[in-house]
Amino acid sequence: MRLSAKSEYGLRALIDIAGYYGDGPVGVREIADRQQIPLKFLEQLVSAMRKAGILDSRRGAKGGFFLARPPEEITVFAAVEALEGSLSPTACVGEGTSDCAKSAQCAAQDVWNRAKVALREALEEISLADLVARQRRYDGMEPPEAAGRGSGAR
Amino acid sequence: MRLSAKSEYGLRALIDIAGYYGDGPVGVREIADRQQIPLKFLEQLVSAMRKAGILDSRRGAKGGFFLARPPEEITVFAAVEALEGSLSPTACVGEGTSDCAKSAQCAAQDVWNRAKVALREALEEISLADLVARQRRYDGMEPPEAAGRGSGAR
DNA sequence: GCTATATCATATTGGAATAGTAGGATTTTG
DNA sequence: CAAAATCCTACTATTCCAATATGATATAGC
Repeated sequence: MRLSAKSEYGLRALIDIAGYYGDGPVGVREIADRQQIPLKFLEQLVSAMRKAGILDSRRGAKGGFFLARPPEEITVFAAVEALEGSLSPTACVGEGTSDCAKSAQCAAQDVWNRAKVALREALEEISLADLVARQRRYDGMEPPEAAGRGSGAR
Repeated sequence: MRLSAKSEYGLRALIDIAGYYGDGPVGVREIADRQQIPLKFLEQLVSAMRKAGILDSRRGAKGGFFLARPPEEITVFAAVEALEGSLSPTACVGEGTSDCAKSAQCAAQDVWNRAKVALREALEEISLADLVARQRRYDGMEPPEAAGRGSGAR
């Protein structure tokens, strides 16, 4: 039962971007450096979140990514869904097709549905604003190292 | 975010076995036929559940598998954990090693921990006894087809 | 004891998904 | 125009999953 590295990287990147909310776009290269994420891989992740309406971008020099909405309105669930595609725990409980013939009469399937709902609710009640606040608290506890823009979440 | 087919098959098999609780061992071949699960694959699944203490077995002719404990005491969580190994949603939040250096100061990691707990709690509150009862209710609604031992969950 | 019927253990394989790379087209700043 | 950035698509290596194969070990019944 695992999320892919996309979620792990993608959420870190999103928290990073959210930390500069209101300050103009953040470049992918910056994020990749700070968060230790492969540059070209990260490009795909922010692109997916942009297409999902979570991020917006400005192209060209001095361009980059920024939140499309205030951080209070962006949930972790939205991000994970954008990155992973779907949160269905098994093939037999999805948005689309079910390959199981007796799906309406399968006790096991009820289990997967409940798991899916539980996960969704847990991820929906966490907003990006929560995470930025928490990350700042963590960072405040660190011995200050670099001067610049570094949030240094890693 | 998906569980593998192991959980899907494994839970169906477990519900099947639980349906004969008290009646002596159930053979893997029977289960495979009723539940439409590849025989040798199923062998691996019940073996994992046996090693986890959920099932017990009798070898040799007339052998098979049976619940090691009453169905009320077996949770779906225990089964899924036995089948999948771990329910950690990402590499950075596991029982064992974390590959992330600043794990104690990462807001993203808190998210994965909460997701893990939510999933665990949802799966822990469902017992095998619940599922057997529910499956019987489903089966009772079906047009009766075969006479034999068939529970026919599929 | 012998045989049929099981579980038990381990290795191997094909295919799909994941994680990451590569190259270049397009857009914007200065 | 040049540099810096996003954007887009294809490719590749690796890992993981699902399934299969083979045989060893144990038990029931005759």
